[in-house]
Amino acid sequence: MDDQSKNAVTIFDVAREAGVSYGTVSRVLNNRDHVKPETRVAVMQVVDRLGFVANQQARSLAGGRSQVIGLLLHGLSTGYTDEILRGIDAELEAANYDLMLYTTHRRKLKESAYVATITRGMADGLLLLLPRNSEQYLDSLRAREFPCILIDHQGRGDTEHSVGATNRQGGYDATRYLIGLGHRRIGFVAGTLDLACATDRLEGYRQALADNDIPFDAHLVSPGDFGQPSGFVAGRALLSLRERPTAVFASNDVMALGVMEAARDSGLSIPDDLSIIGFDDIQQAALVYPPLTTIRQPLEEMGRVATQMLLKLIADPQADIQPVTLPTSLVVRQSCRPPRA
Amino acid sequence: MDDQSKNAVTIFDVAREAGVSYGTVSRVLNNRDHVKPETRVAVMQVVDRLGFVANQQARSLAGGRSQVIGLLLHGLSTGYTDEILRGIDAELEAANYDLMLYTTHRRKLKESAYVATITRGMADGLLLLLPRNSEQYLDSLRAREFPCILIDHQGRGDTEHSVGATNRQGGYDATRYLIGLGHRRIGFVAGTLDLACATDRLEGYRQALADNDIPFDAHLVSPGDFGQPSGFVAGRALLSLRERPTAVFASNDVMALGVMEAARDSGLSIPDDLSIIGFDDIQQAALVYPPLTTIRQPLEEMGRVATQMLLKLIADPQADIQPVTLPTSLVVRQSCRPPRA
DNA sequence: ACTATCGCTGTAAGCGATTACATGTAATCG
DNA sequence: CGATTACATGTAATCGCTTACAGCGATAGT
Repeated sequence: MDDQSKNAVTIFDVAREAGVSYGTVSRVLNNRDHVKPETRVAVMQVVDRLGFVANQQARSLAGGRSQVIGLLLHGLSTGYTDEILRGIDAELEAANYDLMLYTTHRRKLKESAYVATITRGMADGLLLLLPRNSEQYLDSLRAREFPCILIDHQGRGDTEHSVGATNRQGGYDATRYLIGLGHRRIGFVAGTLDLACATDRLEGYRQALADNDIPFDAHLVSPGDFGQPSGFVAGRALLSLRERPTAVFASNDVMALGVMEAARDSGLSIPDDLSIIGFDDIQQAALVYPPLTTIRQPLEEMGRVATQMLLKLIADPQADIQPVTLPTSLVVRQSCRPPRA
Repeated sequence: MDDQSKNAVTIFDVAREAGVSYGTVSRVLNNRDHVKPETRVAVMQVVDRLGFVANQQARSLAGGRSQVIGLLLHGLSTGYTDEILRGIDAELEAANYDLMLYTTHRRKLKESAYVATITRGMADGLLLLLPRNSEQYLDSLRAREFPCILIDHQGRGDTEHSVGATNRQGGYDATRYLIGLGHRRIGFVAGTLDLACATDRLEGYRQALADNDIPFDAHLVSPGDFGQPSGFVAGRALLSLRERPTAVFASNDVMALGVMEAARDSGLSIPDDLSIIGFDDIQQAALVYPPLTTIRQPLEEMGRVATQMLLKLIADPQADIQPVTLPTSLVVRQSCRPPRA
């Protein structure tokens, strides 16, 4: 630390070297008015020459921006996260912002603690990916008007700043597609049901069945948690049913992969013996064998849009930001086919 | 809980409430000596009651730790990065550290700027993933004894704090394996050759050829940049050679995927018409069709180990940290087979 | 010509913590 | 039992920056 402070160039050094006061340097650095053009140039030259870089900590402590936004998420365990992250990263890059990654590893307690830390100056804004139990801190965040955007989480209130996708419609489309192929016994692997996106997909599934006069059978719905192992377990359960489904709709691709594994395990061939459709369209979906038919969510775009919204909100806290819902779409690959006669 | 909506709770508030001075509160918070046990308890109770959370900015400005480490990398575009990230994340979680993500998007200029920002208090330490042109700032980093670890980058100096893998041996093993299957015309798709890991793999390839009396043919080496498109292009080039190779060794899995695509494009079936082996063993490798035979790098472990080293270095800058090289291993799947007679 | 105005720059007061140092009290010793 | 010491706590000084406010020539208004 001693060593560092010795080498560190501060605005005072710049000021001395440029023959102006530190206040002026600060004004130049922040593009404020009331600085003579030639002074500005002179200061900038010294800044370059000395290789001065502002200390962000000090800057934000003193009331400025931290140029950092936080991303709060459960973990990095799925391709799902990675793609959204790419979108966020791309957008941040353009805005010259940096990213702080907070992984909660599903510990509720940590979420609150993080939110506290973040709002204590660590970041100018916050992106919340798939937050659960958000009630605890969401109100406090809103109360202090801390800029934040929810990704993929339709809360109850519609006053939320959020970006999501048409989960219900996507669930409907997936089921519809399978029905269109001739399937009537369609298994469903649910996601974490305290997440709105998960229940929406389930609802879409039920609606599609209803619209096509197929009775809903609770045995065909197997629980899952969006992780691959849970997909495997659910797939196994579904496949050991007396009256086995001819198709399975998994609430996300990762679980669909688990179902495929279970099918292979039972010696069933896909799509001949069992059709499988997923949700998300993560990169891996196109690469597995057979390539997975799925409902595409524009994940990267969701990341981008959310970031744009957040940046706008940071710039102007009063900005009128409307919730965004991006469309999902059916991506037909090779994991589905009409059931055997 | 921490519903102090507007006005954040500071150590002064805690001090007043607990009837002690702010200095004492600070001592309690930092687990310093010279605090009466009962005072400590009393302060902690107030901390909990008020939901006090320290402002990290202020803390690190004043000379404490920021509890943040930075990760500098090119981008998030490959599964490769994601896995290392998982390892880092896991280890950081345990140490109660947070992660700042810096993506340079391959702009050399940005790397230096980032390094400057980071060392200006933003983080306690730095993880450098596959740094190129690191010469510019590496010296300055070392000079100011800023804790940092290089991942997957054997620099020239062996005084580096780094963790890598046996790239040369891995390249050798991959080639050896193909030769063992009977291949003699083996294409090689190179990675970014200003990276040590890329040249090491190439060297391993050449050595294996030499050891088996197979003359090196420069036409069989095609350039690449570790990205999938470059793999596709390289694959195409290799496959359009008059005397086409019967096997291709790609410097990483992502490019191997590109080669597979090129093969499919030319109507070649894998592994019947062309054997392909990759490097890394990213998750997707096991999922593509046919499953990709590859050289496994323990990516997640590399992330873990690097993080452990960094944390140790932060705790004790004088700590004697030895460079670590983790072993690669051959993972046989189904993308290779003896050449057709 | 004398003030009112404006543009530019310097100065001081924090932001919320850490830490060196000063101070007061209780425990220890010859 | 007075002097020494150890421990507990309070206070001042900082860290590097932003920003409100003061100052001060120069231009403008009447």
